[in-house]
Formats: sequence, C-alpha cells, structure tokens
Amino acid sequence: PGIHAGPGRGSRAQCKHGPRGLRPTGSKAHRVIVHTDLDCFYAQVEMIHNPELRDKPLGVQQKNLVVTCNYEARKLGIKKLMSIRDAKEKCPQMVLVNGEDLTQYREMSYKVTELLEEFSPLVERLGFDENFVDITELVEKRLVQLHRDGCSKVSVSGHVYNNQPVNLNDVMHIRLLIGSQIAAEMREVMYNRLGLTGCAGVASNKLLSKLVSGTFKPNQQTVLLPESCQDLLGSLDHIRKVPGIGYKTTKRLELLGLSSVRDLQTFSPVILEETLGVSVAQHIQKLSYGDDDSPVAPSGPPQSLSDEDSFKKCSSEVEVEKKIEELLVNLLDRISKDGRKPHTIRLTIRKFSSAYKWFNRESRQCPIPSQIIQKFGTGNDNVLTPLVGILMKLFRKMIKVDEPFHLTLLSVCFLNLKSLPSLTKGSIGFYLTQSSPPSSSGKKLREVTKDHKMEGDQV
DNA sequence: TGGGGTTAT
DNA sequence: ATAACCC
Repeated sequence: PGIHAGPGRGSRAQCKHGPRGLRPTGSKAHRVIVHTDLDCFYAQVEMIHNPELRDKPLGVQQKNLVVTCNYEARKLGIKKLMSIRDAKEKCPQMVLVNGEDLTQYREMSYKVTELLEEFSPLVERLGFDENFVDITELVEKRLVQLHRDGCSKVSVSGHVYNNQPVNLNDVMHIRLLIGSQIAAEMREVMYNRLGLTGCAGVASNKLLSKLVSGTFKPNQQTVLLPESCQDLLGSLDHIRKVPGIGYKTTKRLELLGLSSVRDLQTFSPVILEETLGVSVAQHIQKLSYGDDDSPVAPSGPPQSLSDEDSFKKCSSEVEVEKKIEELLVNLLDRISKDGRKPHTIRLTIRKFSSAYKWFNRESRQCPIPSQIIQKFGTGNDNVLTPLVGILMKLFRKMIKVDEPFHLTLLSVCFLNLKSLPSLTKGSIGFYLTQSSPPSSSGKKLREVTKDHKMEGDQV
C-alpha cells in the first residue's frame, strides 16, 4: 500500500548513534496515538521459523514456565505463565520450544519498530512486542488532503469501541477514523513484510490507546472515540488493570479501601497525596480519569544490554565465575554488533530465600576503565578476562565468599552506552569533554564531567 | 514465575 | 543502588 509518510528518520543503523530524548512534539491538545500489540509474540516468531508448528498447540518455555503460547494451545486451556507441569497435565500433546535465548525475538522486535518508524519517527517501544506511535502529524496531512478532495467520505477501519456512532461533523472523530485507517495499514504491512499479526488501538493518548487495543483480541483493532472514554475505564474490573498502577501501588490503594477505577477517581486527593506522595498520587489519579499527557518518547537504540540466567543453585565462587563468563561472552557479541561501547558494567544477583524470591535482587556497578573501553572493537577475547575480573570484585562486594551462599540468579548488564569516536576535534563530543566543569548546567556536560571524575576509581 | 527492559528517587 | 513500573 502506498502509505509511506515520507523519509521518516532513516534506518536504525543510520540513527543508532543519534541522541535520545530530543523530542520534536510538544504537548498537543488533539493527538492521535496508535498502540500496537503483537499476538503471542514469541510463539509467532517460532511458527515463522518452523511453519510445521502452525496448526499444533505450541508453548514457549523458559525454565519451568510456559511464558507464552499460540492460540491452538489457548483453546486447550493453556495460559501465559503457566507452569510446565500444569501445562503438560492440561495438554500432554503440546509442543514445547525453548525460548530462553531471546536473540531471534529481539531481532524481530526491532524490525517491527523500524517498520513503524516509516509511518512516524515518534515510536516508543514497550517490551519486545508493543509500540506506541504518535501519528498526529500524519493524520493532519491526510485531513488537509481530505479537505482539498472536497470532504469526501471517511470510514472507520476495524471496530469502534462500544459501537459508538461516528459524528462526521466532529473533527476529532474524523482524526481518529483516519487514525484507524493508518493503524490498519500498519498491521497490513507488518503482516506482508514480516508475517506478523497483532492488535492495534487508536485513541487520543497512550493510556487510552493501550487500554482500547486489547478489546478485540487476536489480530483486530479498535478505535476509541472520546465519548466512550469513561465506559472503557469503567470496564476495567480493578485499578491494577490501569497501566502505571503496579503491584506496590495497588497494595497501598487496597489498604485505603480502593479497588475500582471509580473508587480512585472519587477518592480524596489530599489523603491520596499523604499516603503515596504528591507525584504518584496526582499521576495515578489523572490516569484514573483517562488523562495522560505523557509524550510518545522515541526509544531509539537500547539504553542497556543485559544477559541473565536463573537456576536452582549456585554456591561456589568457581561456579559463579563460569556463569559470569558465559553471560559475558554473549553480551560481548551483542555489544560489538551494536557498535557502541559501554562505560558502566553491573552485576546483579538473587539470593535464595524460601519466601517470595522475586523481590530480592541486589546489584553493584562500576565504571569500565578507559583502557578496556578502547579495546572493545578489537576482538572480544581482549576484554573478556579483565571484565570477568571486575565482575568477580563486584561479586565479592555483595557476597562474603568464605561464608556459605546460595544464588538463584546472575545477571550482567552493560549500560551507559556511548557511540564511540565522537572525540575528534570539531565534534560536539570533543568540546563537551574538554575544559571547565562549572560553566552552564547542561545535562550532557555534567554527565561527561562526572564520568571523568570516576576514572581511576574503579572497584 | 522468565528474561528482558525503562524511569524516578 | 534501589525501587517502582512495563512486557
């Protein structure tokens, strides 16, 4: 379909080193936002790689869990995050593939994001399988084109939430209808070029677009007209369903006696602020009304690369060192393909504890010595050994190695990723790196200054 | 309960 | 460095 919105921002390879967070869009009153959500993403990727799995119940396994499954499996009662035992009991004939290595999912995920960037450069990733796209400007273009063509007929693509009647005299309705057509084009091109199906939601902000995208589930799309906003929020059976209200906040709200979205809407703002703090209180109460002015923040290349593994037990230093080296080998391969260099490294562990174990992670991080950073392009073996050394020092900061220990997870993370050369005379990087700390108060300048202070201070 | 991610404090 | 959030 001839849908391209002009050159966009170019390929990911070209903008990989581009700055983040320089966002063109200010807060506009009448935005049009699309949320896209692939159907059972990992299972879809596996089925593309092995089409024989198409018509069979398929589960993607990580350790003891079915993290996702195709719709054949769902028909037979398999749910996301079901234990392998329960799943095999329900459905012994299910095919299981191991999905602990995320490489192919990550690659497909970025292809989707890049494809969406052809429609608008304002694409924000949420996990591997969801994206927000701000299509306000594209919609405006089509709106003026529509006017030139003599205000001909516009129609909706996909569902309208609540089957609400469209008012063709309402410009916002027209914008959202155009948005629904663009969403359909996005889904069409995702299918034609990548073979992926998914849902989309169209609305005037991120919160609403995300909430509405799930209303018709596999491979369908829905547009929300403003008059149905309260119905959409009212359809949520619990405040926990509001994106942005997570596990902890839900617990605190329940202690206040709140459980429905309506409860939160009508609750005293002052008491809410006293218990949650002003910023969280005001934020989530706005969410409860469907108010969300947060911009679609282009994700660009990732801020961090990490690799982790969980296990039943790891209790000796040599075991830890082996696992760390494995993780690091994988990460070094990824960072060299990325092309940027990490300036910070972090080790995260999870200690065994019989009670709730997914809350107790500890981490230590440190700057990577500049001599090592420079060796990054030059073959991974040159940096592997010194980095293992650094990580073992970080490990000993958390664990007294002469006392018994029991770990259930190790994770290594590269962060503070910088595009490398950038320090040639005449470049921005050169001047930011030179000279006098206490000049202006730009964030870039402070970061560089801080980084310099930390050099020679490693571990 | 996995193997990732982000931002705020 | 941790705590919260997201998938």
